[in-house]
Amino acid sequence: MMAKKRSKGRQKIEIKRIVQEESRQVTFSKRRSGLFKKASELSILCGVEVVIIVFSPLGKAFSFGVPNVDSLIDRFTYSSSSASHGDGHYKKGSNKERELNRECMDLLNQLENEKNIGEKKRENLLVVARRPKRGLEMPYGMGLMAGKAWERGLDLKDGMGLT
Amino acid sequence: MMAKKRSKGRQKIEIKRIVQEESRQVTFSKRRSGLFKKASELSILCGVEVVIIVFSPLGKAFSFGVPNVDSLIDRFTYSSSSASHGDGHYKKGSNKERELNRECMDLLNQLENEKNIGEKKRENLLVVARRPKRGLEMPYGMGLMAGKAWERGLDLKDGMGLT
DNA sequence: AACTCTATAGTTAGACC
DNA sequence: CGGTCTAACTATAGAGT
Repeated sequence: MMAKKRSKGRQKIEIKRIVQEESRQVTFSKRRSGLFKKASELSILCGVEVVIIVFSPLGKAFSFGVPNVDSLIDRFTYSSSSASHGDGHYKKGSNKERELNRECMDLLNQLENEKNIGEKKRENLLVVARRPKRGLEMPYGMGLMAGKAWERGLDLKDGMGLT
Repeated sequence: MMAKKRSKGRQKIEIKRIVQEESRQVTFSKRRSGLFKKASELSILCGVEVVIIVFSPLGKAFSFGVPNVDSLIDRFTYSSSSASHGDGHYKKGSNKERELNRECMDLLNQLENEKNIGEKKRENLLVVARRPKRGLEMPYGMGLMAGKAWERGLDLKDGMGLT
């Protein structure tokens, strides 16, 4: 009897561009999810803020951010490019804001717990990304993403990124 | 004989904030490296561009980017606001509170759902929370990234085939 | 605090729906 | 595409250096 094995399990692969288009796409999808999940865990476990943006070759932008993408991008941009926040919109926010933020973080944690408890921990998790721009939205739902205004020819430059 | 076991191996942990300061720091360091490594692999395997920024509670920014952080941030920012830049950036902070509030509501709803469902379901949560905080001037770049992980065939310099 | 050591938790390649 | 399954590969918690 010996039912034929359905799978040989995970195979070792070399870390180099996957040539086969289809499997590259599959891998992209799987690993992107995995990456975002890891980011989520990092943010929860260590109480840090994280933002990830992935531009697919097709020009789609997939993003993930805790607490959210934009504010982190903004902060990064401003802080790294000089101290000229002219308008001072980084003035530490109101107390009310802080409270709300605290609450959101707590909620995120609760959600995480719920999920884990829910049953087997299988899940991928939370998050999102969204661009509060009129008419432009980039909802992200752990894998899906509809982008159009995000499209832009991808012209990659050479060079590394580990600045 | 019977050498005493040196370790019980990896233990299961809950995904929730690590209270113990020291271990939280250790975990932060380890997982940050792991996250960056995963991002690197994703970019190489799939030929995509990736940028990650992590803000530690202390305000330090750790970033990773292929091919580099800046151009991707710019592109993201640019593309997302280029279509309708009418009001000159939404990030004016005045209605942040409103947004935060709505987002918290969303979170609450999601939590509610999770509880009711109490089982696996797809979780494409859409979460967004804001956390305006004082911007800090920190140099970006790999920051204190532990370099070891990058020494294993993860050469981002070339051979990325990003075309 | 980074690095090493291990056993094990967790991710995922490949095949199929 | 996204989900499912299996088996293997890989990341890491915890402890020691």
